[in-house]
Amino acid sequence: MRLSRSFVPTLKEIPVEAQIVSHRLMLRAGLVRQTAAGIYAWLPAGFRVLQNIAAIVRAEQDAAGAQELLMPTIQPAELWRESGRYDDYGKEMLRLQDRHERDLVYGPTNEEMITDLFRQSIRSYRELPQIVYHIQWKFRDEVRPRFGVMRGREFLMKDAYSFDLDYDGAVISYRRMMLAYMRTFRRMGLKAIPMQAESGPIGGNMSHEFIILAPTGESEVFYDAAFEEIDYSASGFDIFSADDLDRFAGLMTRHYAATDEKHDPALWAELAPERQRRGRGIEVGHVFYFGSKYSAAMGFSVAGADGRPVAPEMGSYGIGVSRLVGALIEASHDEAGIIWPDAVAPFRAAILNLRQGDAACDRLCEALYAKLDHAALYDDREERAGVKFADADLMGHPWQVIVGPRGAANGTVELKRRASGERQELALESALARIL
RNA sequence: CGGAGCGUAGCGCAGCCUGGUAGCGCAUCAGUCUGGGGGACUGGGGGUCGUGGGUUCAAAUCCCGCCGCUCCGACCA
Repeated sequence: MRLSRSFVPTLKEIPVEAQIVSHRLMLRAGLVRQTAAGIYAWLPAGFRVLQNIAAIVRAEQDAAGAQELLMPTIQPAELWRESGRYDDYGKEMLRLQDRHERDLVYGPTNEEMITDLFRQSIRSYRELPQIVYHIQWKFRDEVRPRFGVMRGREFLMKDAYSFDLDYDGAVISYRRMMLAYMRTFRRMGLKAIPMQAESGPIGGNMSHEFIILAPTGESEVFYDAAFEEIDYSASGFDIFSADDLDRFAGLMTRHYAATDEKHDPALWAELAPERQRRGRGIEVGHVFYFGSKYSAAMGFSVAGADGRPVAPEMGSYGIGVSRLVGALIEASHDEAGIIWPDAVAPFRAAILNLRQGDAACDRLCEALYAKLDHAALYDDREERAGVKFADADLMGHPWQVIVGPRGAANGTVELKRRASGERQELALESALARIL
């Protein structure tokens, strides 16, 4: 993109309403604009980040054997009456009526709907297990939206649903999603720690929150240093091997990890002091096992091997895609602005033309832009060097290719790494080689 | 939902107390000079003062209603 012709409205001053860094930086870097309380429009650069995050989530869900589909945002109230949540959910659920005065809701989640879809078509135990997911906008009418996109009312979420014939199968699905989550967050450059959210009804650790560490996080977290050492990478575990998943789950649940709400000082004290880690964290994912709660309530059963009906065991698995944009910034920024991890950056590199109109500078920049294409944001504005530096740092592109009259004369550019600040004078081809 | 506060130009704010026909910085537009970390000068443009009503000769300013937004607390992908 050429910045001179792009809708990337950066701000020099901090909008008053934004209290936390990620929100301030998202507004200043021109990623989002607020439309109503807790409701945001995603501008081109912000939307690219959102898409990049969704792509990583999608890739890891697919790799775990989950199937992508797309359910609607608007749901008939009838489904929610069946499960009993129409009354339970309270004011957080946005309710509306169509022209025929039929009750509808804007979906805050999709357990009812997916259960309905499965009961329409799945009849036999032979068709299980299955995991499906979608990445869709949700609406929860929070009493008090805040922290920008981190606690918005409208948000983009990946939610997956697993269906298994029995408990043992459900455990495997649950662990498979946990491993997929660890890989997902790791690919984004985040350190995530699964923390027990509540004891499952059957006694296992069957509800976990995934917390990423960020100094400005909303809750205090306590964890074993072991989490800094575990390697969740692809090499270690086969996501389709029940044995590997068992080994993985052991690693995830063997060590102490808890948010302040679940913190147990007695257990904590048993951990050697040099292995105790405290920090602050943000919840970016949540996995639940809830058995046949919805399948039973909504009359979904399949024929078991003996021909008798069985209510499948279910789980649901969420990742806050739009929240992750804020969380990533909370975890990675400095005084000058955002520091995007390479995997999610809206642009891999910014090309800074320090002397727009200078023949040598223009020629070099155009050559770079032609090669980098959509991976680059070309700052071709008629602005002074300082403005371009400040905006590039603010927007946080992993690389900056600085093209000024000094080097342009003999064909070199300066390559700056945003994260480290390291700069290097290079020939155009070498700079390209390092970026791509 | 309880408590507090704010709404004046794109952004940040002053003016309100003590009514008299709207101002500052940044941004923006034109021009000149400048040119490697948010430049200087000159000259422009832009506001039904959130909204409806009331008081008054006169309302951004005083009074009432409504709407919106923010912050603190209880709640959460």
